[in-house]
Amino acid sequence: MMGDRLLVVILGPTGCGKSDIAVKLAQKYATHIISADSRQMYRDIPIGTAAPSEYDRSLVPHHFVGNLDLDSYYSAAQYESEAIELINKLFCKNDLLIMCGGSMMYIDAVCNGIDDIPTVLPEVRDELLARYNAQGLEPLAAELRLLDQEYWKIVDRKNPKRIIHALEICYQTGQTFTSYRTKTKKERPFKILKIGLARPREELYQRINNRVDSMIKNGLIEEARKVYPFKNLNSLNTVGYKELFSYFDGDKTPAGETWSLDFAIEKIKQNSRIYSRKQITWFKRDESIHWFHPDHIEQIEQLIEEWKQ
RNA sequence: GGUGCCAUAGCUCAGUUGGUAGAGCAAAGGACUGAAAAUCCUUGUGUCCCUAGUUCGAUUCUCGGUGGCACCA
Repeated sequence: MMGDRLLVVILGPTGCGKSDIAVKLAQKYATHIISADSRQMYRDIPIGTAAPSEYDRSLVPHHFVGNLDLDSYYSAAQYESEAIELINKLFCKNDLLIMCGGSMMYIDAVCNGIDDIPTVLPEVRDELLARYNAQGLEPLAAELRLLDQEYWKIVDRKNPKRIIHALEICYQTGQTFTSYRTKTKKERPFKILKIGLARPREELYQRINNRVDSMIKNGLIEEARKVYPFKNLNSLNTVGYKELFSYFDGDKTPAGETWSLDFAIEKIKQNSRIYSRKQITWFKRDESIHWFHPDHIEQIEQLIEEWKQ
């Protein structure tokens, strides 16, 4: 019985048309969509995150969309456990579920699992961040080198987030970060079919640019103004908002000019394009992904039918 | 019309006391295990505007041309 259950994962770079395909497939199979998008989860920023519309949500039940407050702490590990729990529950009534999103690590957490590493206590993180702000990365890196030699060999030594997190775990648990990194792949009690959506670069960029323009028309600036007071929250360290915050703040460009609205909009487009490239880079190395152009939905449906057997 | 300044990477510019050149931004490639739309790393050959001259050698100096900017008529 278990082997009959199928999770179809629709993934790809931002703006490639994942949502449309996911809704069509979910309608066809009368099933649910489990969003795998780390920013659409926040309820106050639907426009800039291109969250599914009310209409789409009336057609198909969506999960993990608009379910968090901006100040909620969240992580890929949390997503793993919540998503797996939900998936198992939904599989009681449906043989096929659709997962749709572009958050690489979230998808990976569900498909392969991530290691059981303790959640960092806020006071530990605050302390290390304070030290980082005061002293810079060097002393922290030197400490990590002593505390976890194995990880030091492979860590991205100039990346503050990596160094700091490893140190957090060392301090909080008294054990090395390495000891938690087993990198074992978890087996799931269902089949997983990954569908990647790809478009030629020019086409993708054109869609991204157009989508940013329509976000602006649909009220992105007002949305950003509303959440501006909370601009330092991690949830708002997000393409579409950080650029508008720079505009609101009157920041200076590298050329020494004040950020104009047009400049901010261009930056949103540019950063969205860069983000899409990072997604493509990540997905490239996953050989289990079956790639299609979004226009060829009949090929996708055919593959799903084969996998349903 | 005259005079002066400028012309170098996709863009803004630096530089070469004459030995064919380098920054920032853009762009591309990559990494990625509890902040991931985050964070970090790597990558710079281009008729140095065109023609002629001086020179062993010119992107650099000189004459002329073209284009731009400024000032004077």
